Amino acid sequence: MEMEKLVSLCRRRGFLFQSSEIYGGLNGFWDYGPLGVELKRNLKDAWWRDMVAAHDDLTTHAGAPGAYEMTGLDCTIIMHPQVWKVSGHYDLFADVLVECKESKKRYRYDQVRCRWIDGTGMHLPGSDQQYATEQVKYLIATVAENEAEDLEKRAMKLLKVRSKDKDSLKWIDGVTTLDQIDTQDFDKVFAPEATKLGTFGEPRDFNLMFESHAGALQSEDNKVFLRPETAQGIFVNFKNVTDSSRVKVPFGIAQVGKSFRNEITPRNFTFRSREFEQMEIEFFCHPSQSQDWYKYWRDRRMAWWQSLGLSGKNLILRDHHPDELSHYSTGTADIEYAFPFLPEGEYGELEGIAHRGDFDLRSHMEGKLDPNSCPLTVQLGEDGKPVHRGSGRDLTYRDDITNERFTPHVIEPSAGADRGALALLCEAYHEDTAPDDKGQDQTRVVMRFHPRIAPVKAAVFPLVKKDGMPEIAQDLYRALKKKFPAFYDEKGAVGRRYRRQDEAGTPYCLTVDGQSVQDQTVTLRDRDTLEQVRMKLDDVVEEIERRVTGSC
RNA sequence: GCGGGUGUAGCUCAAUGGUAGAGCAACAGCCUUCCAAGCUGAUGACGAGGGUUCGAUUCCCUUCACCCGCUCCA
Repeated sequence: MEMEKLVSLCRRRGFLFQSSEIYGGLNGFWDYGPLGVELKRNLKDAWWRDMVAAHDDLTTHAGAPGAYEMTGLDCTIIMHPQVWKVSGHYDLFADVLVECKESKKRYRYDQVRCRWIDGTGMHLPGSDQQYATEQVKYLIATVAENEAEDLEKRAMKLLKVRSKDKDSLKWIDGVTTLDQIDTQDFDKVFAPEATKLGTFGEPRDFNLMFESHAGALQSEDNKVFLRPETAQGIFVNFKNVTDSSRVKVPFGIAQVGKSFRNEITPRNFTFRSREFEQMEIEFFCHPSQSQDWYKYWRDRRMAWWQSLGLSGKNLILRDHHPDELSHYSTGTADIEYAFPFLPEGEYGELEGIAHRGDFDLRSHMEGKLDPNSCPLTVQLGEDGKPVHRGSGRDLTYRDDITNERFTPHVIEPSAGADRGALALLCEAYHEDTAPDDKGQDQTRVVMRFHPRIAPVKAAVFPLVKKDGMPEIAQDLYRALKKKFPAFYDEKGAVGRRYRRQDEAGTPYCLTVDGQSVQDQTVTLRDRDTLEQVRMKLDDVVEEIERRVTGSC
């Protein structure tokens, strides 16, 4: 399937529009149209219903280590700035990058390694004949793994030194990082993939967090951030939830909401948007049981996506390799979908299920933890104080029965609602060809949504617009519309009306014909098989309701 | 953010330095008894801003968006 066709259909039928389109659009922002909003709502509702509302905390769910409670939360998009400093987002998102004007490569400012070298008496860079008569020095830069070797190689290239004379290289001081160098000296830098000196531009901030100000006057003091994930709101409310709701470990807190990341290059339709919606669970459990819960959530979440129709080989569960994991995590798996815009054999993330240990609760107690420390310790600045102070609140949990006090471990199934909706759209798109009544092959586009997430559940047509058929059809339409989204259409050929519903992904069409007027029956047409069955008018609402309700 | 490409109606595609055409869709009627394109009618577009010009959709500049490749993706 070509992505272009899906994008075009989404626009044509009102699933997705570009944000602010009449003003030329805004890169990385998308609006859901009349059909799209129903699709996304159905996805989020199914998630909330299956994970929270319809969850049964008295019996043990199939595959679970035990019974558990689930509860919800809806917290603000803007939180205390300290939340993001302690969580590590503030430091990680505020990358400073330098760009090489020659090679067009961009590097992390603090990750470019470099070393001064004395060029006095050597070849002048860019010249075969001339030698440096005055005192000169250059800064050789590298990002290579084999740092010492690469520095030497680059220095020899710059100064035209043969390998047999490499001992004549006169290094000054040791290896340092580019951010320690005065930008005044950037004209002496030999960038990693450049052929001449001084190709680095000024270092620039690439801040991936959206900023705003709480209060009408803008200053550094009241700077706030739009959340880049919903999870932190759950962690900082952990104590509120346990204090107010009588939930007992193990339990989970679920939240659906918008998050924001100022992506450098939003691309691939809605896949990487700057404003997007997440469906996240933070599941709190005893450290000794966390492995079992991790496996449970990993498998359950995979089964859930499959239950919505992503059941083919387009959906995979990929365990991260041990070397991909943070050392405090004992497991992370991605549920990935083979989006059509990705190269053959590649998959894009729909949901990540991460074992996060006690990293987050501890961070919000003690302060920002150094992710590279083992065991984890608070990251300290040069003054010996925490880089970012925690809340100081006690976020440990006391088991009422055993009296044990511990910091719960966290399993985090974090799903993308927009990516989910996009995957459902991709999966649903089908084309088939059938000859029309003139024998000409016609292409039919049909969106084969699982009935549970289909934007419109049923359409009602009088076969022709006379002989009492519209009246019966309209009554049926009103009855259906009370329960779920439905369409009524009485115009034109009935075949065209069917096709129109196929493109919207409506699973069932009900047609009132001459016989309906006689015996109060209608035909029910299935979108995928095109088969029709006749049924009693009085049974229709219940039958459709039965077919479009599901759970996992 | 860089390089390359693209931008005319909802869609597909024309033409033009001087009133922008068509097919399909959508809409209103008519006709129609089960899988779209029978008939009639009305509606609808040069991405945005600026410049050159008597006159710009066309030439030039800027900008925005989309596609491809880099880069980025905690």
